[in-house]
Amino acid sequence: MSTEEPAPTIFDVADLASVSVSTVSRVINGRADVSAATRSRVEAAIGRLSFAPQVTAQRLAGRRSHTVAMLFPSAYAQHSNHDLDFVLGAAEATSGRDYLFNVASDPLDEPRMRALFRSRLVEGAILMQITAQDWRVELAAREQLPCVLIGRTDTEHPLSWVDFDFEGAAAAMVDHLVMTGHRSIGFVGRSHAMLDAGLGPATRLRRGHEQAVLRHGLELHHVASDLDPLAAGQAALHLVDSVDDLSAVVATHGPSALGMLRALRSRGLRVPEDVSVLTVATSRVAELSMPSLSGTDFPSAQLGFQAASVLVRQLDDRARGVAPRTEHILMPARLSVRETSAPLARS
Amino acid sequence: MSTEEPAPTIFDVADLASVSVSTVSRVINGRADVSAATRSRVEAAIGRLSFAPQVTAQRLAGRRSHTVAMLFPSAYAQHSNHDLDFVLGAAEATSGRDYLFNVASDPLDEPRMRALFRSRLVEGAILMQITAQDWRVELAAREQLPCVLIGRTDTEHPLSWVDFDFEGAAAAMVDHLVMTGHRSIGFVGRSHAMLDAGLGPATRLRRGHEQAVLRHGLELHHVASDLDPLAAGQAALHLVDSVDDLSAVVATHGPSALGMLRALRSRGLRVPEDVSVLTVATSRVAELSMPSLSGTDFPSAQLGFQAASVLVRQLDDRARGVAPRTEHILMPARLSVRETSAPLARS
DNA sequence: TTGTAGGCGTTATCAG
DNA sequence: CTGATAACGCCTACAA
Repeated sequence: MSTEEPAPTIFDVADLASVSVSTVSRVINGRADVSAATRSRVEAAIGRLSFAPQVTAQRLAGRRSHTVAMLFPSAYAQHSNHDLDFVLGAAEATSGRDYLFNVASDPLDEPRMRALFRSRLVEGAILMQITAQDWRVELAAREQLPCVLIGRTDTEHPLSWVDFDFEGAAAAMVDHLVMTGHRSIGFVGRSHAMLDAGLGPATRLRRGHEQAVLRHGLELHHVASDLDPLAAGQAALHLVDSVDDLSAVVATHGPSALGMLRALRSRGLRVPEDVSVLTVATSRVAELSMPSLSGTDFPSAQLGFQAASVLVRQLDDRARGVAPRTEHILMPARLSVRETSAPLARS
Repeated sequence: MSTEEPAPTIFDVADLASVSVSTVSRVINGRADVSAATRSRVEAAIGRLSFAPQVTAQRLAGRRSHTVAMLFPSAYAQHSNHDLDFVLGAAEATSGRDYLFNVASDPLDEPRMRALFRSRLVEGAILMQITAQDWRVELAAREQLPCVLIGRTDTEHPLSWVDFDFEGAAAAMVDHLVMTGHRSIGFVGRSHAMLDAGLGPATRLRRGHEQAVLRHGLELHHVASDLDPLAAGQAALHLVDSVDDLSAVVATHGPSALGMLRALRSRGLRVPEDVSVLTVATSRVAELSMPSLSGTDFPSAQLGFQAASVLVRQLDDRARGVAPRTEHILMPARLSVRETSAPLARS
């Protein structure tokens, strides 16, 4: 209907500047072997036509798609409240680095994942929700698909990963509690389902907690719960009921901890006067809470940022012919004492 | 170094199946004019080679990039806590529809935005944080760039948008309060900066509140604050101090409301016994709060979902030659009574 | 129903 | 330093 003038091509620019397309191409790609005079002439032409090289063609000719994806487990969106920040962190890392960042929440299976790379839809991917045994990781390792994991497997592989030091986080919380006089500490770990699935956070938080408690010569009081706030609240109450003199509860997830606050309060227990609550949580959630949550901060945006950075670096390396080295980044746990914890006043 | 066998092309498939490439192409694209026999032969070949058509080449030949982008204002990530859901909602809508969804948080200016489309990096885009006068919208309208807005401008244009009924939301909260006996209601609106910038939510919430209050013949008590919880808390206290018999405060943003709860409580005021608090908030934030927040739910994921759906529909239409019609979707406000509001007990 | 040939817009190679 | 020209891998008239 409308005039729909076709977008100018590199030929139009070449014509206007009275040079060949190869010269234009050189200018576009900032090559050095162009005389200053022609370069500025070409640039002028580009400007006048407001020409922009068609990315699709560049990619085809360059045999690179310049696209990375975050493969987002579709079912994941619901129960986890912090993980959206992964996305923004990753987007920020790719932004400006000349990579297209796309998030795919489609369900994934082996053929689909393979096709993703074979079709060159993506050059590299960020994998999340890694389990101890993970077919995606095995596939990526076997077929040399450039992937970076947020999380780890139990298996050996050459893939890079970034992860949060969950053991350290759990230990830090116990240490802090012990240092402030607590001796009877409960732990609401992640559900059996998650443990069985081999989800790293689940197992490593549990292990970290366990080891810390034993190291301090304390008794282990631990119960599993899924991430639902209500369930977590029930779990906390269960601990309160079954453990003598319980003075602190450790949680592994912000919303769960909030559920506990609610449950404890409904039982007439004050936090932190009667019970301290520590948890892993994004600072965002921790600070929104009232009282604000003590514990270790989960740096989700940074994890996404780092993962994307590693991935991009890797792809750049590979493109330049240098062998990409695998990187392992373990983000350290930092304790933040806010309002839900207090030293135990020995009576 | 390694063997790096080149990925099979459509030619390899054609050879293996003893047909021509066009036939393979037809099969790939599900055309009807292929005999069942050849089709299955081709499919077998595709399977054996585990061939996947190279998207980049398809796009070049098809003159479509099949990519949509969410142009995410970079500075935006911080202050707003709910808007990440936009992304997932949009991703879900594009997923499975054969569009690549990419989120770009790079700073945007006119040449860059123009280049985005001219280079065919993206076929369509979702724009957020729309202001009353928005250069992006004008540019898109002028140059016929397929964009869908989350939000609205004051200006006329043919672009589609999806938005939340902020006026309705504000009115619903006032109505509810009035119906439950409240007569002296305070309103903590968005900051002057946001109002001056012409941000839709800021102005429309204010207007909706104002009209509702006047409609009920009440006095208007309103104060502006930016979205920082502390500032919002101060604003709420200011209202408490300056308005006689204030029994309810209306906020426009989850975290702000949480800041108010905190401030009110520090002043010894109980919520909702002494003061009711209503706010616009994502249900996620509202329910995490303790007490949970009454008010209207902000459906951010749905907004993203709808925006992406409209955009994709539009692009599909355009590709099929039918004139894309512009759509306007106004998501209605729904009131959720939770724990921060209570009927006013007349003493 | 199938095959042939030209084109999509760039980049890269290799002469000049 | 610059210019032809062949890829890149697929799609789509048009012909057979």
